[in-house]
This record gives sequence, C-alpha cells and structure tokens, in this order.
Amino acid sequence: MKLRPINAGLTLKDHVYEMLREAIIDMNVYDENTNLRLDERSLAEQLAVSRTPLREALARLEQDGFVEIRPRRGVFVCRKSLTEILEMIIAWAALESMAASLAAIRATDKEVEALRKHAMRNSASSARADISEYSDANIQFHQMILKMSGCALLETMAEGLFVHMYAVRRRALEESNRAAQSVVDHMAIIEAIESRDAELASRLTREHTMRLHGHVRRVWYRLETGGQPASREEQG
Amino acid sequence: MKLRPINAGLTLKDHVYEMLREAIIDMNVYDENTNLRLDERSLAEQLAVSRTPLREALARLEQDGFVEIRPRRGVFVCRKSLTEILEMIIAWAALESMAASLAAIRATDKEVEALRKHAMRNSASSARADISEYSDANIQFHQMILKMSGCALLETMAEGLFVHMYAVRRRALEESNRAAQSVVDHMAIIEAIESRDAELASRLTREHTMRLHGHVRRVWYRLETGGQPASREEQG
DNA sequence: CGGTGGTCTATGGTATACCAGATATCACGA
DNA sequence: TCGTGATATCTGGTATACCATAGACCACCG
Repeated sequence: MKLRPINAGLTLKDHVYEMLREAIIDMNVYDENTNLRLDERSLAEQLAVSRTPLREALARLEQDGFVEIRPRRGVFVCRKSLTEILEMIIAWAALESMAASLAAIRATDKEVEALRKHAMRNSASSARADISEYSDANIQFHQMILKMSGCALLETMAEGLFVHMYAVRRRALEESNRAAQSVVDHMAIIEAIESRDAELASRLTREHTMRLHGHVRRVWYRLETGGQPASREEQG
Repeated sequence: MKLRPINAGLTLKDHVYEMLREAIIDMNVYDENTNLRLDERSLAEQLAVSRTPLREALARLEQDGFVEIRPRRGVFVCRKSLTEILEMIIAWAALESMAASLAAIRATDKEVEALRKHAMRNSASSARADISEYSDANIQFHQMILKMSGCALLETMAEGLFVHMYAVRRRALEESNRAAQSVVDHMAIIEAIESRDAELASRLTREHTMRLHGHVRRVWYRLETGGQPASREEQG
C-alpha cells in the first residue's frame, strides 16, 4: 500500500499566491477601465485570510513582476510597457534558443519523433485558421523543446516569462497570417534537431521567436495609443 | 537650494532583504560546518526588527533561490547541487549569448571601443596570473556585454544568476590556466562585435560560457565528495 | 477667488500575541 | 537493550492590534 503525504507542504500563503497569480493572469490588464489597485484589507476579506499571508504572497508576486508595491501607497497590478514586453520576448528567445541547441544534442530519438508528430498533427489547425487551437499547440511546441533540453531551469525561467504574455496575446496577437510562417519555422527547427545540428537549431529558434518580437513591436501601437498609465514610464 | 528626497522608498523589509542577501552571498555555503538553518526569532532580534518584515524579506529570498522555506521546519540557506549550478551556467550562457548578438547589432562604436580597451588593459593581469584582479575584470567584461545589449532584462536576469556563483567561484574555480584561454575568447568575441557579426558573437559567447560549464563539471567533484546535505537531492 | 496650511482618514508598515505542527526527550514495556 | 508512544517544547504560520504616512478635504487668509 502506497500513500502520498497529504497537504503537500501547501500553506496559506502559497494558496493565496496561486489564487492571485491566476486572477492577475486572467484579468484584462490592458483594459483602461480595470482597476489596477489592490486593496489589502478587502482582498484579505475576500480570500478569508488575514493580511499577513496575503502580504507574503504579494511580496512574491512583486518579485515575479506581477504587481508593484509602492510603500504607503498601495499595491498595483503591473501593466507592462512595450519595452518590457519586447525585452521579455528577447530573453525568452535567448532561453529557447539555448534549449533548442541542447535538445539537438541531448534529446532521445523518441522525443524528437514525438515533437515531429505533434507539429504534423497541429499544422492542420493552422491551415484551418483555427487560431485558438493552433495557438495552444504552438505553446506546447515551445514547451516540448524546453523540456527536451533537459535543463529544468531553462523551462522554469521561460515559463516565468511566458505567463506575462497571456494578456498580451489576448489583446494584441491575432495570429492570422503568422500561423503559416510559424508552421514553416517549426518544421525547420524540427529538422535541425533531427539532424542533430545544435548550431542551426539554436539559430532557427532564435530567429523564430524574434519574429514574434518584430510582430509585437509593429502591432502594439494600437494598444499604446490611448495613453499609458502613469504608474509606468514609457521609453519607446 | 536643491534637496533630494530622503528615505527613497526604502522600507524595513527592503533593508532586511538587502542585509540578508549580502550576508548569504558572503557566507561560505559549501563549508560543511556552516549552519544553514536560520532562526527567525534570533534573526529578528539581531536585526532589531519584528518577524513580520523579516518574513517578507525571507519570502523574497526564497523566490530568488537563496533560501528554502520548509513549512513548520524552518528556513535554510540553499546549497546548490552540481546540477543546479550547471543549469545556471547554461541559462547564463543563453542570456549572454543573446546579449552579445544584440550588442553586435546595437552597440555604438564608442561602446565597442571601450570594451576593447577594457579587455586590453586587463589581459595583463591574466598574464601576471593575478587571479583575483583578473577575475574582477572578467566579470566586468561580461557585464559590459550585457549592458551593450541595451536589454535591461537580460542584464537583470544574468545578474540574478550570477550572484549565485560567488560562493562557487570562491571554492571551486581557481582560474589557473583558464585565464589565458579566457583572454583569447574575449578577444574573439570583441572582434565579432566589432565586425558587427551578430551570429558569430552569439556563438562565440555561448561557447565561451559553456567552457566554464565544462570546467565546473570537471572540478566540482572535489566539493561534492564529503557528502551532500540531505536537504537537496543529487542527480549527477 | 486662489493658494496655503492644518487636519482627518484611509491604508500600508510593523509589532506582537496566539496557534499548531514537528522534533526531541523520556518513560515504559517487551 | 531496543522500540514505541506520550508529552514537552521549540519554532514557524496566522491573526490582530497599533502606528505612521500619503492624500483628500476644508477653513482661513491674502
């Protein structure tokens, strides 16, 4: 008989952290009307915990870049500037490019095969212009490469960057004609990994992700117009 | 009369965070005799603050990977396993490789010139086998490249990884004959950036940092023998 | 009417008291 | 002697009370 320990080290502050994290990711940060201010006392009441674990959770969220705690002012959900978004994409590209390189070296044939199968299966949804379905598959593709790198830290860091882009994706990135290009890119990356060409896999992956960088930069202005909140300075 | 605002948003928990962070970085984590356990109450007494801000600081440190908070058990300074160290070097290589690539594209001629001058000036200390001096210059070289990338996030993330390597450096990395190779690498990187070859700069930088990866892996076993603390599982 | 300064309040920062779980210790029994 | 279980205590988790400041508001004065 094999039993797993219950309550796996999960404490209140962890729960609160998860709750708030999801809530923030789900919330439409870029809508002008959303209130970015979080009130500690009412939050504590809603979650039915005291302010202490709540504040510890908020401290963690601040470290993750989800909220900004201004002493004696309040805690505010961060609205990322274009610059910050672009920098996150750059960092993401860096990590994923390295992951692809490692994957080309370390991944088992079985893993590579699974990657190809996944990509083949989902290129269809791209053709059907089934954006949301393709988008999920797209994310999975990237996660698979991260995993194939065998470097847990790369995965963790990339994921940490990626969550910040949910809100962006929702508002700014109607994939449209990018999907087709994306499929081509993915196939090229897979072939590079299959042929165990680390250098090529690295370069292709970086270029692929940097295309997203360019796309976001071009598309973003539509959101930017209408005014940036005073909480965050803009630099272009 | 011109006065700057005092108390620049620094609250107790921030001070505590800084204090502990430095203390942990300075402390010799890999000495078997050092006590990794931190007692909240005595810490609070030493720092002359209550446990509340202290715990918020500890929460941040946990997020940074400096300590591990085990519920109802205590907070422990993290002793990184070889695997974790190697993964940090990989992630670091990823970020810095991207930075070099961007630097080749974006950096001004003036910056590139400054980089070369710095490297030239400090290649001497390598020749003199003045390890600690060269080591500092070496760090600066890497920081300059990060800065030249113009991507603040890359800088921040790389720095976050780098601080974890102070303790490692102190015990494991007598640079010895690596310094000479390092100088050669640096020069090649500079030339790549000077010739605005992003692809080459990227590759050379990655290879350079990955040499450190190989070096650490080879050298580390000396520390590893003697027993890994039970707090961290080893996987090779 | 506009500006200045005082005061009031809302809210975050800090301290402290209390609760509960984990570990150590010891007594008892096989 | 060794193992088992009760208990004592140490320590982290949580709740709450109190303090200090930012910002709003208003009265007073020019």
